[in-house]
Amino acid sequence: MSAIQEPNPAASKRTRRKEARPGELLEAALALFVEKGYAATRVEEVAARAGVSKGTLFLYFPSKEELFKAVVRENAGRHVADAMREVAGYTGTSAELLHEFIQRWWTQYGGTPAAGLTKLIMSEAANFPDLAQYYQDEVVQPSHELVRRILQRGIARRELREVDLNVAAHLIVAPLVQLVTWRFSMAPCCPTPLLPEPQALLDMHADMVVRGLTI
Amino acid sequence: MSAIQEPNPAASKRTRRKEARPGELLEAALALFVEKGYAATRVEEVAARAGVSKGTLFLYFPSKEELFKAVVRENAGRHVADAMREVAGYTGTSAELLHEFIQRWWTQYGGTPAAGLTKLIMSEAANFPDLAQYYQDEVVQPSHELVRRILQRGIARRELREVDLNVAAHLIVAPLVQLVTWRFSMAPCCPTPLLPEPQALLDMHADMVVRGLTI
Amino acid sequence: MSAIQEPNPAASKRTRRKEARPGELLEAALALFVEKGYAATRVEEVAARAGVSKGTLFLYFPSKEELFKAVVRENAGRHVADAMREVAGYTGTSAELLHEFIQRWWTQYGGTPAAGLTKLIMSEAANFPDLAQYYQDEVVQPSHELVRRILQRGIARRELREVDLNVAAHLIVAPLVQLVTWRFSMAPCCPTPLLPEPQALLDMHADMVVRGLTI
Amino acid sequence: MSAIQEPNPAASKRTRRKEARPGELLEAALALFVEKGYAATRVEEVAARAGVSKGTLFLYFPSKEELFKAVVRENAGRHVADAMREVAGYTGTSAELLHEFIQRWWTQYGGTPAAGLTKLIMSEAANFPDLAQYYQDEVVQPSHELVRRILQRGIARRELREVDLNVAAHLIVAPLVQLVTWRFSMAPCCPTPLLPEPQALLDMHADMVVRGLTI
DNA sequence: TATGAATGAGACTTCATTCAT
DNA sequence: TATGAATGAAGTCTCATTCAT
Repeated sequence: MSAIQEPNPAASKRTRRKEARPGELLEAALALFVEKGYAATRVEEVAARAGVSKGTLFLYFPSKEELFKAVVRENAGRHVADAMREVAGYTGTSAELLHEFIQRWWTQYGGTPAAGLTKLIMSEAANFPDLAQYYQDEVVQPSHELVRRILQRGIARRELREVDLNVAAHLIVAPLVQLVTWRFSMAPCCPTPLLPEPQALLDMHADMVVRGLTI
Repeated sequence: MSAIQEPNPAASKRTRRKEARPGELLEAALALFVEKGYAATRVEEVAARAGVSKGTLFLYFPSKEELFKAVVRENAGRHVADAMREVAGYTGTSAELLHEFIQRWWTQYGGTPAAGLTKLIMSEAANFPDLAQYYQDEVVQPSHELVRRILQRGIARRELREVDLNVAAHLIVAPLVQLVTWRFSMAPCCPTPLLPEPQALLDMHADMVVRGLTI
Repeated sequence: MSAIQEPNPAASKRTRRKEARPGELLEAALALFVEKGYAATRVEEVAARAGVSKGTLFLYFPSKEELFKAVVRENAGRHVADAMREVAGYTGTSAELLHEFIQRWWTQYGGTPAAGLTKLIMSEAANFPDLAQYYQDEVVQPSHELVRRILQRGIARRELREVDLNVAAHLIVAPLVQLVTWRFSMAPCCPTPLLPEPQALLDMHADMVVRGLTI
Repeated sequence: MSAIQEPNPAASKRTRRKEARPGELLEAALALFVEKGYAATRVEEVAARAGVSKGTLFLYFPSKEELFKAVVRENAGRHVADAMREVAGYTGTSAELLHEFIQRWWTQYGGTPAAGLTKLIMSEAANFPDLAQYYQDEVVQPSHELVRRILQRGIARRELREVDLNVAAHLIVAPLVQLVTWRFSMAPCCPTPLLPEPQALLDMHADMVVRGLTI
């Protein structure tokens, strides 16, 4: 930010490195935990991928488990709150809003590395129930709540028919979750023939949802 | 011996056990691998859950990895072939067929313990790429092919509009996969408020799909 | 021997088998212990080679260790006593006697499967010190004593020069022991080019010994 | 740094250890493998004897088997090549040369801890045939070749009678091998009465060989 | 702060031994 | 007497964690 006049130019690289360390480690850890699972990921690999030694990792995180928890906390949804505000002030049609929501979900989460978190939580929920709960509270419930509000708004505006908000929310979210789960599990290891482009899938999903709920 | 009516009248408890053991171990292993993942599951736990000692497991499976592979092979889809045949001879409307398909999927796979396999493969794909490929070939592709045929039949009968078969198939399957993934990951560890009943979800899903594709 | 009129012909085969069992097991055990060593030999292999099941072995020998001890005791020298008597009554020259001794050693021990015992004891002495002691007392010392007597007889008859009996005995025995050690260690696994025939080696050894001691 | 005279002045205890570790482990492993055999030696014992923990051993050798192979390779004959050169330039009589050879064999190999390798290979040949072959190629054959050259030189100089070089070489080597085999098998566990001093045995052996081959 | 050698608890696997049949 | 399924102690090897430098 106001780093224009650096007070101590000599120390800058070192200092910046030092401050960046946890982030680099978290990034490396996310990628590896997602790819191989918690147990099969060795801390030494994480350290190596972040460009430091094994010992250094333990200067920033007291244990492998704490590293894992930090990975989850660090990547668990900040976006929902933003989206929630936008819905409140949205003026377009529900069809547009649903398309918009699905598109934004992809550009801001589903298409980013952070989306690996979804697969990670699915895989490790039983081994880290408190984290699963945390993810549920911080990500899943808010997301569903967001979708429910979109639907409720549509119903109130007589654009959408009356449906069980909760069930519908699950059905709207499911293909999105499924898309990232696939992206981080099967896709990297066995090239699927006929795998649709994400964009095509998202577009048709939005279209189907609108058709299924309209009137 | 009067073994005519009872093939194994003298079959000792031991002998009968011997025949039942692999199945019991596979069942126990499926449950634990699904719950905790491959790495976090100790063979001793599997053995204990099957009611035998550590050593006994190794009489039937030469290693933990082979046990895992056997679990996958044993549970990978037999149902798809049956369903394929039924579609070929189906006489009802496409709407009915889609409802039927979704319902059957749940009673024959999604609602059974074998469905844990889906979550297991998602979690371990990167660590066992050959198994992931096997699952892809034996389960995923046939399932998608089945759905594509249902859709094609509907289009040919002018009941369904023309859509990209492949994309639509993915969208139809996604909530089903998502349902079992959830059932074996989050559901057992953190009771979700507002979690819909599977039946309600499946019904609405079938309804939405039909609405989304009709005309 | 006096088995001519068999009292119970029906039971004969079974009975004979039963009585032969320990011998068959000991034979199998000797071969395997010699080949692979005590620790690397599995009791199941011994049983299989003797044509019985693992459990049966334990009907005859209470443990693997007792089986091993029985193998050693069973094969440890009966021949030395015979030879000792013959030396006492021998009337030929010392040169003839030495040739005779070396030749008989080969036909009665060195060339037989029992010679594997020598290699076995060498290999396992430290793990079974009491057996090593037993072998020392029952085989090694009597053998050396036998050779010393042969030498002493030759010196008394002025056929051989006066030498340290003990040292000479060791030098006479060493190539014999070495011959069987080789036969049961290197020979079976890596075909030695230029390996002399045992007979050629024994002949030259006897010749060298006689030349080295005569006058 | 004033590192000119002392290359590693600040070489920490740890660093110096790091360099010494493999050697210490190999030394410990040689002793234990020789004493107890490969299978009966536990890696933890090796580590303990080298003053480190179990895990440390695996930092330097990837498995017990690789440790064993390293032990063999590390101790397999460097001396033969030296001796070969000396024979080529030797100017004394064959009697002197044979005495010299036997004496040197003892001071440079037979009397050192490395001689345990001979017993080790004898014991484990069948379980590690490739190592046995290696030993045969690197140690046995060169040694025999060396002795054959000594004999051939003697025959050419008309000091020794014409004999089968190969058989004679085996007879010359046999008591040496036997001496070290005994030293590492029976000797440590059951004190042999009348066991000759190595020096006495070697002297008489050289004397006997010279007498047996002269003219 | 960073390193990497060292540790040791814990996992997989083997195999001598038991025992119901 | 004979079998072979079952057991569990013991061994090899891995890897999170510590700590001297």
